[in-house]
This record gives sequence, C-alpha cells and structure tokens, in this order.
Amino acid sequence: MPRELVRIRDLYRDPDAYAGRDVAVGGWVRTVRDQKRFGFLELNDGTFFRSLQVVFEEGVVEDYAAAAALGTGAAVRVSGRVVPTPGARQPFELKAAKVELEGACPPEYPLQPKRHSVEFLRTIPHLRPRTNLFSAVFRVRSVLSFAIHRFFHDRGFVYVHTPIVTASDAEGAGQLFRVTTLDVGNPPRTPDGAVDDAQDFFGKRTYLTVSGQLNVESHAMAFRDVYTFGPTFRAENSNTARHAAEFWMVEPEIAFADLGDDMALAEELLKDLIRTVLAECPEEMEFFTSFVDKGLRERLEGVLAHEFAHVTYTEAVAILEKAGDRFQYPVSWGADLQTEHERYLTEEVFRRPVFVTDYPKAIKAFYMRLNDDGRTVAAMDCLVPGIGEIVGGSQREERLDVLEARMRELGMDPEEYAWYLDVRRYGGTRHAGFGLGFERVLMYLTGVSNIRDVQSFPRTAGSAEY
RNA sequence: UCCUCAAUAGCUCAGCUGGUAGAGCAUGCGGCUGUUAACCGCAGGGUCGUUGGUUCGAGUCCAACUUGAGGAGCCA
Repeated sequence: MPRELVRIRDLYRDPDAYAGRDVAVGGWVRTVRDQKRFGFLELNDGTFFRSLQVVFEEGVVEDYAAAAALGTGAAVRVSGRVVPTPGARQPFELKAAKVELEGACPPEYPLQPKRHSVEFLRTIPHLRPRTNLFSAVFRVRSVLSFAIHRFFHDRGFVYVHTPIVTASDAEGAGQLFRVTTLDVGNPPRTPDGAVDDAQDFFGKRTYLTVSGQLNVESHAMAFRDVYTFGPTFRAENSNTARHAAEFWMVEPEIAFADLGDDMALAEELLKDLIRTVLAECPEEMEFFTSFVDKGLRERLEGVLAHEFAHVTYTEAVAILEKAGDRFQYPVSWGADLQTEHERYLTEEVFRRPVFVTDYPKAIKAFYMRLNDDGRTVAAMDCLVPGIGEIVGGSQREERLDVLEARMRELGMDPEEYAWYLDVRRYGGTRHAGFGLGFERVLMYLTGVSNIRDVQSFPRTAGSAEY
C-alpha cells in the first residue's frame, strides 16, 4: 500500500519529472497554517531533509475543515497535483485533492514548530528524529555508515564480524561490562567462597567487547586487508560530551604494512567520508553549517585541501614545552598528552588534523611495535580540531619474542594469549591498524558537539533510558 | 570519580536587597484570499526538582539529595 507513495526526496531531486502530475505522498505534519478558505501543510515524509508544502483549498480538497483541523505531528496521506511555484520560497507545492488522516496527533505533542533545546529533546529520544536537527543527524549517520563499507569494499577489504561477547579481560582498552546468566544476588560459589565462574553460561568469565582488534588481526593474516565495524562497550564512568558506554567503532587491519601505510589509510578514509557527506547530504550539511556550526563547511573543505600534519611525540613535547606557560598541566617527555595539549597542537599549531606518532612505550598498549630506540612504539593518534582524538592506531608487534617479553614485562600471562601469539608464530607479517570512533567522526562531520545527539538512544554512565 | 553552574507554565526564559508568580512561543476559540517557525484578538494553563532548616513570612537564604549541562580524568 505505501509503496505507491512518491518520496518527497524524488520530487525535490527531479521536479520536472513530476510537474503537473497527480501523486500521493505520506508523511508527518510539521505545521498547519490555515486561513478562512485555504491553508498550507508543511509535510515531511522522512525521505528528504526538506518538507513538502501542501496547499488545501475549500472546494478543491475533499474535506477542508478536517484538513484545517490537523495538528502538528499528525500522520497523513495526501494526493494531489504537483504545481511548480517559481519565485516562491519552495520550488513547487502539492495542490491537495484529498487529505487522509492516518494517525491523529493530540495537542500535548511535545514537538512544537519552534526551537527546542537539545537537552529537552534528549528526554524524548523516541520523538526527536522528527525534528530538523535529528532528521539531518540520523540521515547523515546512515549515509556515513554505508560510506565506510563502500570505502573498504572498493579497496578489496574483507568485512569481519568479530565477537560482541569476549573472554579476554586484559586488553587494556578500558573497563568492561560483565556478561553473565548467574543470579547476581546468589551466585554459585567455589569451596573457598569465590564466585564459581565455571558454572556460568560460557563456563568462564565473559564481557562485552571493548575492541575487535585482537580478533581481527588473525583475519588480516588470512585476507591481508580486513576491517570490523560494530558496537563496542566501555564501562568507564566517563561523564563528558565525547564518551558513551555503547558506541560504534571501525577497525581496519592491514598486512604487509607499516605505520606510514596505516596513517595513509586513515587520512584517505577520513577524506573520503568528508567528500561523501558533502556530496550526498548537501541539504543536511547546509543546515549544520547554518544552525549548528558556522565554520563547518569551510573547515571540512580545508581538510580536503591539505595533507594532514605529522609530528612525533618527542617533537610535539618540544613544541608544547615552548608554550608551557599557557597550560594547566605540565608537559614532560614520558607523560601522556593532556586534552589541552592535544587541542593546542591541532587547533593552534597545525590548524588541521595532525598525526602524533611514536609515543613512549610505557603509556601505550602491549601489542604496539617497539621502535629501534627501545623506548618508543610505532603508535599514532590522529587529532582533529574540536574533537581531539578521532583515530588511534599502531603498527603491531609481529616479532614473537619481543611481544612475549613485553607481555611478561607488563605482568600478562602469555598462556592466556596463546592464540594471539600463534598469529605471529605461524606466518606472521608486519601489520598495522587503527580504531576510528564512528560517533566522533559523525560529530566532526556535523558539528554536533555532544555524542548523545548523534546516537538514537544513547547509553551513558547513569543513563540507559528507553 | 573530581570541579563549576543550573533546575520557575507543554517549551524557552524573567522574577531586583526574602512579602505568597510573569512574558514569548505552544495549546483552545474567533478573525484573515498565498502563507513560509505566518499574522491579529481573546482564553485556559504553575503544589517554583525533592526533603529538611532559618524566618512572622522562602521561587528568593542555608544544607543534603536527585536530575541536567560545561570542564577534567579515562578513552574512541
């Protein structure tokens, strides 16, 4: 039944094809402006950012009074004729012959034809996709998601579904959520009183994944170029605009590749995604630039026009030390860069995305490849203005003996990672990869400054509504 | 988890040094022959986040709690 409906997107994309034709559309009423004998409906059907103006006139439309009585938010089907309106604010409109109510919308509907705060809209996540802002955000999210798959698919990467439930608890990527079917109030116990994980569903302790990287490395040793793209969970009690407990991450892994190849891939991906949203979502990008972040379009076009900057951690520390006075936290070689340091580098020193490479091994993960200096690892963070770290990656340690030594140094048990070490033992090669926070890219591309506003139903510390 | 700020009508906010509440928008009704978050008129709508305290009297001052926001840490 609804398949016979024309998409408002198609009307806007090819207006000449529809001019003078009778069509039917279905959508939700944004506003009603009625006068004595005629009126206007602003109708949005979700297929396009812009709405369709419907004109209904007494004597032309079947039931004028019913159309005029429609409330904001009502679901309707409208049939009528497409009429070009040159010189008006909209290129064409629909002269209604029939307006059929599918779902009425009572006056207490919370979305009014006026500006709402994002804080208020967060309290009604089930209704906010009907607003301009969230309509644009979630359509771009969908386009971006597909663009990521297309980018890798076009380059011959194999898409790998890594597990959501994991038994590995020492990846060092963050706090984990436990997964269990045991009665948490009264779990089975071993003779010495500890919770008997052997009786749990998987026969051991399990968690929600914090990264698919370790798993996907094994597939890079089979398919050469692979990626994962899926949900990730961190149980950190983070309370910031950039952190969520559940988020999506893209993790490519490439074999026969070093850190330089890894950075080239990250830069190519980010630029491809920018080009895609600018080309495929022009109305949404225009809206973001007008109402969310005035500098957005110019900034993104600037990123496309320049190479990303590169600086080693050691060089970055030297730059930061020269500006030491302006920082609240001191800068010194060996310490991790603070948010204020990262922002200074990307927003003021380089004024564009910058890769910071070769961090001290002590502040990075065990699997990163040790450099010849013996004290730094082949790691890279890509910092972008306004967001901070958007990509974190490294060349992986492929030398079995070096990796084992590093694990022992950190008090890890190589036995538990026997499968991961096998990937080196049996035909291991140089390889590298990175993690890209999907929501962070979305924030970067839309100018939306809170991660809760780029997820449909955000899960953050202390909040998992709906 | 820490620091700072905030919470008043459906929404966005005002409410001075304590004297028991106001606007705009929304909503309802009426008007308007082309509107564009339309416009004009009238009307309804609030136990001022919760609990306790100070006071003759608390939206206003104090404390705790709850919720939200911004920043930090952690990270993507």
